Amino acid sequence: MNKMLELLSESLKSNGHSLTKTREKVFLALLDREPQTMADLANSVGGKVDRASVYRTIALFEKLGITERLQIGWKYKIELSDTFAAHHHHITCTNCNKTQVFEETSILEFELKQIAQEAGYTEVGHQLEIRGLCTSCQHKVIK
Amino acid sequence: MNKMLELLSESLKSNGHSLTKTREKVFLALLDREPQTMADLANSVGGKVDRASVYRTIALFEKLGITERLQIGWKYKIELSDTFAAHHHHITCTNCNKTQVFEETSILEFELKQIAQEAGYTEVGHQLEIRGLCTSCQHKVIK
DNA sequence: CTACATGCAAAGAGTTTGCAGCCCA
DNA sequence: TGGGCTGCAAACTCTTTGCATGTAG
Repeated sequence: MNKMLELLSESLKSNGHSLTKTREKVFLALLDREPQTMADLANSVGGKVDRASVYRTIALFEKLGITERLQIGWKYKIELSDTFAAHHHHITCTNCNKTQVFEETSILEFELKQIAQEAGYTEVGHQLEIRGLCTSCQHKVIK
Repeated sequence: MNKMLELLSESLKSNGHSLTKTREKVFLALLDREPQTMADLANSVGGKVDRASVYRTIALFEKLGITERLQIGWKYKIELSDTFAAHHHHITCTNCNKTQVFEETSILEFELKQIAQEAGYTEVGHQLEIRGLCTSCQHKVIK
């Protein structure tokens, strides 16, 4: 836990930024949580932090690779990047919207690197979302 | 070309909607084009169509599976779905934002089905975006 | 003809910016 | 102490909605 904050501090400082109270609060609001929308995040940050600061903080975090923006269904959400959580992706039920996490296989990982390379790119990361019907919705009539 | 419009008409009518001039214009503005933001789209639609109508049209198209919304870099963009274009994904340069298309390999396709199945889901579709540095940006200093 | 679609205008979200005062290194 | 941060408020952009009118089938 403290280790996470150290990692954060390091990441900030090595890029010429400081670890402020606001940034710490935003970071903690993301730690061990499901991906959140900006609105969620603004709420879950303990001790009022202005929305504008949340936006500014997330913009910075993204630039430094501390957080990632991902598409779940319709709107985007924010979550900590792989440095602070195991690398994973999401599978979402198109009917009930339930989201579940899955780890990436090494085959998949290899394939993606391969594709990037063939296109002449150096892979930095990727975002993957699988959409499908979950176990319980497979037996339901889709509205 | 006319074939595409027929497909569109069919898709609309089989769901109780009609093929209007506005819908045709929006559709044509998407055909054989790169993914576009809503703003792009509102502009590229020939003959003024109200932004509100563009939004309503896209909402309908998405519900019918005619278009897809995808995340490219920071903002989402719209493109025609696989019915109207070959199945593909995008690789985006994190520095200059250049986007390039790549076809999916069968290994990748298989892997994704596999993962969904293991999670107990019936795969419906997926969205994948690779981020990396393109050839020319690999030799530049990142701002 | 009639129900659905569209344009217009206005309301609501979501996001960004300028600036004065505050806080971290 | 000084430059970077933050809160506040206002400006903007993006998206949705209500309503009167137009139009496809």
